[in-house]
Amino acid sequence: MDNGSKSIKGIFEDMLVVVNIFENREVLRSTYTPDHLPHRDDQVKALATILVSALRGETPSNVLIYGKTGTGKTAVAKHVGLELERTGEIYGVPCIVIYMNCEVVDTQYRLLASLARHFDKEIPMTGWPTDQVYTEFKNAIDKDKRIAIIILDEVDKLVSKGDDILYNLTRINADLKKAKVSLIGITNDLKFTEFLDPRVKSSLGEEEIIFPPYDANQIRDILHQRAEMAFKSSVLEETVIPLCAAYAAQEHGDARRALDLLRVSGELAERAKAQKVTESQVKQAQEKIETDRVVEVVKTLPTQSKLVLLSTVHLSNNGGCNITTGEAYNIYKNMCRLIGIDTLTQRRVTDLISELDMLGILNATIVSKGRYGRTKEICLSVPTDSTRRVLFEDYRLKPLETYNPPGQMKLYG
DNA sequence: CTTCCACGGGAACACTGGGGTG
DNA sequence: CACCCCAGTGTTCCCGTGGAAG
Repeated sequence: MDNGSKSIKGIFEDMLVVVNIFENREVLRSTYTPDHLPHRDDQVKALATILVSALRGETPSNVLIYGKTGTGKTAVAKHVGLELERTGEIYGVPCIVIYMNCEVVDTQYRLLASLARHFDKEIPMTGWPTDQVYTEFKNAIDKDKRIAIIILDEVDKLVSKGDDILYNLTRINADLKKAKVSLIGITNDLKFTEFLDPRVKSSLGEEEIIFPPYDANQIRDILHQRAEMAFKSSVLEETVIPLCAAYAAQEHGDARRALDLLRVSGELAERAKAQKVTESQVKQAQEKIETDRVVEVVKTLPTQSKLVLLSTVHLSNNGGCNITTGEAYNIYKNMCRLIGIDTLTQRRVTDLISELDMLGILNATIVSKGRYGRTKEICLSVPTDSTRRVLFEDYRLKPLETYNPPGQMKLYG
């Protein structure tokens, strides 16, 4: 065997000889809904108790489901919905469950349009007046005698743009002759009803179900259940699952996070051609998930936001944590001029900064500097050089790679 | 008590991508 | 075809406001 051919062959051999540690990795994705949801029996039963009246031909109460991310709200709702449809078929009571994610369909028009399309109505993406879409949907659903359950996931995302849509939906039964509609709202914002029209609030919140966060033990059970299906037997070191569970329990008991962690750990092990998944891979995975998230977020930012971020990166190179909006705005303005992009107003830029804050890339706190006014003190919460690298992948920002902000001489002790 | 700067709510506007009508 | 209507999004304009240094 001569060296040359070995190395060529070696490349592909290496890739083919993957120690396949996954049996079925789809099981670890958040889109997968298992048949049995551990530690959620109470919630399943509660929801089923409310919805069972549909099978008796009555309209179930509207339900509001509360719980932090990754506590199984969506999974439970979908699971119970599926069971309801199935049982309804057996008993000859037509029930339909419609799932809507309000983060995707986040306006009145789009929500009504997608609901109507569920009944094979052709609604253009835009153009019609909203009440026409509403009428279309109403007629479609009222064609037959049936009970429709509409699941509104992330319903808080809808409310921020006016709650008339919820008002209309809660009152739709008054307009219907044959069909009946009831709503299931899912939210992770415990206070979101505060800003709701009181009529909507009382109607939507006829019943409430709370999903408490999982504790570390419960997450461990969930991981065990899924790991059994996902991995080949005994490829996980003993400590892997407890560690994943512990990490996720710190993050307010987010089961989705735990599953991601387990999956990424497995993928890392696979890539390293290891026979087993070890504790250190879990730690790597923890970091990888976080950096991947940041890179993804920064990459997909609109150009203006990228520029704002870049100006704070410039400033934090030689200032640290005390960047004010004014400073950042000046540099932003300069850079816009340099690359020929129109500058936004300061008002708008403060909004962009707040958005970056929400995304966890920045940390902006409002401080009052007495005589010297009021401002945001901005602090980057991601590493500067890797952020720069990601930002300069954008061809529009490329010319700024050599840009040096003026006024670098203010170094406070 | 004054003063200062930017915060942040709200109205208004421009623009986009679509529809219906004469 | 021209023209106006509609929802939605991003932006600008206007302005009242907070709160500690001076």
